[in-house]
Amino acid sequence: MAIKLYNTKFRKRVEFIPINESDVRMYVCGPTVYDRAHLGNARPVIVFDTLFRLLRYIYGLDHVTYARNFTDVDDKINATALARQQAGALGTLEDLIAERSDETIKWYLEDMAALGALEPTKMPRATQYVTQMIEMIEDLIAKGNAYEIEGHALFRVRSYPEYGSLSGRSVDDMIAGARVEVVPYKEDPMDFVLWKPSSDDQPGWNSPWGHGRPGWHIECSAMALDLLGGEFDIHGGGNDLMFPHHENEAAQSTCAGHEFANVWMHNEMLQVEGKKMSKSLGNFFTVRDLLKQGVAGEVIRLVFLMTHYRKPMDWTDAKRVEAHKMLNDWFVVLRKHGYSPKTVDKLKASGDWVADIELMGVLSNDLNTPGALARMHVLAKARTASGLVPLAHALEMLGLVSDWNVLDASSSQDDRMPDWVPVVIDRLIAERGAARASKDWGEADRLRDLLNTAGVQVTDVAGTASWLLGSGFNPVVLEGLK
RNA sequence: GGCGAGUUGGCGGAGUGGUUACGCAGCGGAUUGCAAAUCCGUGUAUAUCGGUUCGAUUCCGAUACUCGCCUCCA
Repeated sequence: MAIKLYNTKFRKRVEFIPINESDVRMYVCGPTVYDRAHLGNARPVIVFDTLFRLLRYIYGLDHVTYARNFTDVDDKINATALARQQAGALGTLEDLIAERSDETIKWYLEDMAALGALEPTKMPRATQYVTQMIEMIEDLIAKGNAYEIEGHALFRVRSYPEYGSLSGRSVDDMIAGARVEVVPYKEDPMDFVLWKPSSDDQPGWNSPWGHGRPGWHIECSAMALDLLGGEFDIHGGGNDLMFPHHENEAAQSTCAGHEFANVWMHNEMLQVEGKKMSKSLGNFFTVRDLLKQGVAGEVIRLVFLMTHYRKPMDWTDAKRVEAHKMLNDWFVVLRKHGYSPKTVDKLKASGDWVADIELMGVLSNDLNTPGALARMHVLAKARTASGLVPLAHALEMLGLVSDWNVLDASSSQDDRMPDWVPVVIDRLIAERGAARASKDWGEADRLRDLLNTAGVQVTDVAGTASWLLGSGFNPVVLEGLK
């Protein structure tokens, strides 16, 4: 099956041809680990996780290498560590910095796992690759593409004529835009930092240019080279990274003599209720915040998949509700046709666990996840258990099911339901059943209205009543009936 | 100021040079003690103005509006 991907380099969709089909290689810029991941951080993770899953489906589970870094050289990490030290925390500053990075990485992996993201095959930390970064900088200096001055190593932008081609900018225009900071020691205002000196309260490494630390951009170039080689298939990240980060990566790596990435992919940004998420607007929240509110990770993921990755995505409460209903409806259909964790295992063992060709085709067209979801609605109309296999397969393939035990939980909104609630509800249902049996419709409806007011949805099928918690569940209404 | 992306029905959201997917909501029907749930059916859209074309929502240009990046904020 052929995949088409939009390559930022060419500004169009092109057929994806791997360098080596038995080892497809992808690099994605990971987080700076100074705090909990906010919702915007989740977008590239989900987008490229979906691509990772698609690539693994097509080329084989063991034939895709996905590297995503952790940037653990950063002023904010240092600031946190320093604050902790001043507050009396034990250990050296280096220890405290490492501690902060470790805990943030752990949070990140937990939160992303909750969103159904597989762990990348490689997760390098910048601090483990300083040697390689220094080597690369030395190489660039030797080749005349970089220079040392006042403890800094700077990339000589004018030495690379292609500079700006990835992000579609010209050096002259940018300078004309007058937003370039002029620093006296730079040969040219566009030149960017490869290495900079560290003060005593900052972490540092010894280098030919003195005690210091690497610039941000060189990290990714060095790690990608070490883990994926000089030429690899896909480089991904948010489109905010296109300039300067990716432009600089490409410049460094190309000048160092490497082909670097064949396909550049950029996801669009996230907004919240139509506005950019920012602390000043007060609409800033983390993935963990949502999970704590009881929004399932799979629901969050589905909201992301509802919008194509190259379009701005709006997180809204309405979409959260819609995604929840969508996912729940699919599980209801599967349960109705006898699906359980056991039947899924059986299907997989028997070789009947197959994908829908049309859906895979849609998904392969530049990761058209909304199109794939539309196809799933059609697949969900199947009237037989075997006919629903492609739907179940798609749910798992898109990371919307991490554990098929979801099929066992019938009315599963357990977290927000105190123990006494089902007891009260069952009693009211029983009373209503008695009223119905004696054709006391007034009383029966009064009880149902009461349950509805509490957000409990009552459903009569073939004479017996069942119930589900609706989105507006409010236990307070039932409190007095305990 | 420079560069880029976008504008599809009430809402969300795809594809496509030739009757506009799909979901939600709405409406009609079946079913129901009445509802709900379910099932069946159904109306409504390609920002504006030009151009190319037999034909444009799709290609090109302009206008308006929105958003992003240029400021280590993903």
